[in-house]
Amino acid sequence: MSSAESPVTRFAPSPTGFLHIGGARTALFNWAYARGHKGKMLLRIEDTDRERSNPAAVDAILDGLKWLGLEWDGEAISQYSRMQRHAEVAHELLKAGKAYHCYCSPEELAAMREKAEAEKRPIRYDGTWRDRDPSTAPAGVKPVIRFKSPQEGETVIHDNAQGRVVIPNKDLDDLIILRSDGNPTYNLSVVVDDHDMGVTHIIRGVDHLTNAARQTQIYLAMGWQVPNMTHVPLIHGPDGAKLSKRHGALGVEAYRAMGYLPAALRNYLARLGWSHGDDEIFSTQQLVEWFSLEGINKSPARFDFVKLENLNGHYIRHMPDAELLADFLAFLPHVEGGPELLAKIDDTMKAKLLAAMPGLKERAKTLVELKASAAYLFAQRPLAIDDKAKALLNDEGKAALKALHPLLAAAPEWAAHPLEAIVKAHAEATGIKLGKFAQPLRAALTGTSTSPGIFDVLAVLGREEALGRIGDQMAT
RNA sequence: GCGCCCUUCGUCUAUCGGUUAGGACGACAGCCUUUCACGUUGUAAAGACGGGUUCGACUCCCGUAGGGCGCGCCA
Repeated sequence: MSSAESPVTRFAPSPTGFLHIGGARTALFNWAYARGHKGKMLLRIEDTDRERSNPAAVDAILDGLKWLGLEWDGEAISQYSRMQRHAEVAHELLKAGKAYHCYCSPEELAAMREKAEAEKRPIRYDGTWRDRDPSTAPAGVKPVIRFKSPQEGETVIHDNAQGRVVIPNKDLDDLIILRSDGNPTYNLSVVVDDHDMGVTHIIRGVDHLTNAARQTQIYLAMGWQVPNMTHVPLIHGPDGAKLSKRHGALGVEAYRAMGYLPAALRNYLARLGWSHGDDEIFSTQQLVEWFSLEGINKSPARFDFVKLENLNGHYIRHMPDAELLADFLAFLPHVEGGPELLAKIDDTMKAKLLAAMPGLKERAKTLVELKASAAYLFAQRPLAIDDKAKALLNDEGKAALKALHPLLAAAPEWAAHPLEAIVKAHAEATGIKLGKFAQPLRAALTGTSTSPGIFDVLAVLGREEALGRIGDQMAT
C-alpha cells in the first residue's frame, strides 16, 4: 500500500445528533492531514443503527462540515448501504473458523454480566459456544456470529498519539460481529468499510482505543493491512468533566448562531490537543502545512469559551471589511432577530454597514456583538434612549448639543475628520473638555453610552439623519 | 471490578536530560483615549506526591494520589 504517497483519511460520524465540537475537531484533523499530504478525506455516515439514526442529523452534520470549511472528497458513504458486504465478511470469517455461532440469548448474556458485576469480576462473554458442538444448539434460536478472539498473548496498537498501546488479549472477549437478525455490528462494519474504502490513516477519538484493538484483530484475521492509527484525546468541559450542553457539547451550528467565524473556530480547535511550537494564531493554510500526527498530545483539553472569544475577536478585527460584511449577512439568518434585520438591509444599508465596519469590528468579539453595536444604524427616529444615555442628556448635555447643532449644520464637508475638527475647535474655544460634547452626541446619535468613534458615527449616519437625531434630543 | 491512558501557571500549551521552565487566553497594574473596545508596557501565576536512575531530571523507571476512556445483538 502506498500510504506514504497519498493518504486516505476518513471522518465517520454516526447521525444521531448534530456535529458536536469533538467531532468537528476530529474532522478538522482528518481534513488537515489529508490536505497537507496530498491525500483525500472521505466521509462515511455510520447509520447502521436504524433506531437512532435520522436524516435530519445527516443534514446537520454535512451542513456543519461545510460551514466549517471542511470539504470531503467524493460522495458521503452510507454504512447501512454496505451491510450485505459486512455480513459477507462475517460469513467468510465463520467459514475460515475464525468466528462461530453463539446461541446465548440476550437475557442469558445480561444475566452473565450482572453476575460478573456482582462478583466483581471483569464483565466478559465467557465463551460458552466458542468450542461447543453446534449440533447441541437449542432449536429455534437464531444464533449470532462471534469473532474468535485470540485468548492469549496481546494485541498491540501502534498509535501516533498514544504510542505503543498493549492490550492483553485475555481482556478482549469474543465480540458479536453479526447479530441474530443477520445484521453486522459496528466493529466489523468499520473494519470492512475502512479496508474497502482504502483508508490508510484512521484519526479518531481515544474513546475508540479499545475498539482499535478489536479491529486490529479482525484486520489480522482477514489478512488485511492494519491502517495507521491516531487516537486523539477528548475535549472536556471547563470543569474537567465530560462536555455538557452548558459547556460546549453543542452542534457547530450553535457556534455559528453565537457569532463565531469558521476560521476562528478552526484555529481554536486546532490548538486543542495539538500545537506547533508557540504558534497561537495561524491561517488554515498554515495549519494544513504544519499539521502533523506527532504533534498531537495525549492528555485531554478543556474547552475555553473565553479564549475562543478572544480568537474570534482577532479574526473579526483582521478580516477585510467587505468579507466581514458578507460573513455577517450570511450569519443573520441563524440568529434571533437576524432574518428581520436582514429584510431591512438594502443596498443603501449595505453601504452604510460597510462604511461603519472599521468602527464596528474593532469592538466586537462575535458577530452577535457586531449586530448589537450596529443597531444604531437601523434605529428609527426618534431614537429610544437607554438609561445611561439619558443621564448624559441632562441640561448640560442638551446645552452642548444646542451649541453643536448649528456648527455641524454649517459643515462644508460631512466626513469624520472635518466634523471632528469642528467639535474640537469649539471645545477648545469654550475651554470645555471634548468628552462633554462627545458623550451627549453619542447619546443622541445612538441612544446608548457606548459606540464606535463618534465622528465616524456622525459621518456614517449622514448629515440629514445625524442632525435630525441631535435635534430630537435638543427639543426634549 | 478489569483493562488502557493522562497529570507543567486558573485555562490551552512549549520543553523532546543541562533553560532565570517560554508563549497565549484570562487576571491585576500603568499608558493611550470622546464612550466601549483595540493597542501597548509591566506584574503575579506551574512541573500532583514519594522514591529511584544519572554528574545533572519537568523530561527516563517504579509506586501513590487524582482524573479520563473503554468493558452492549450502540456507534
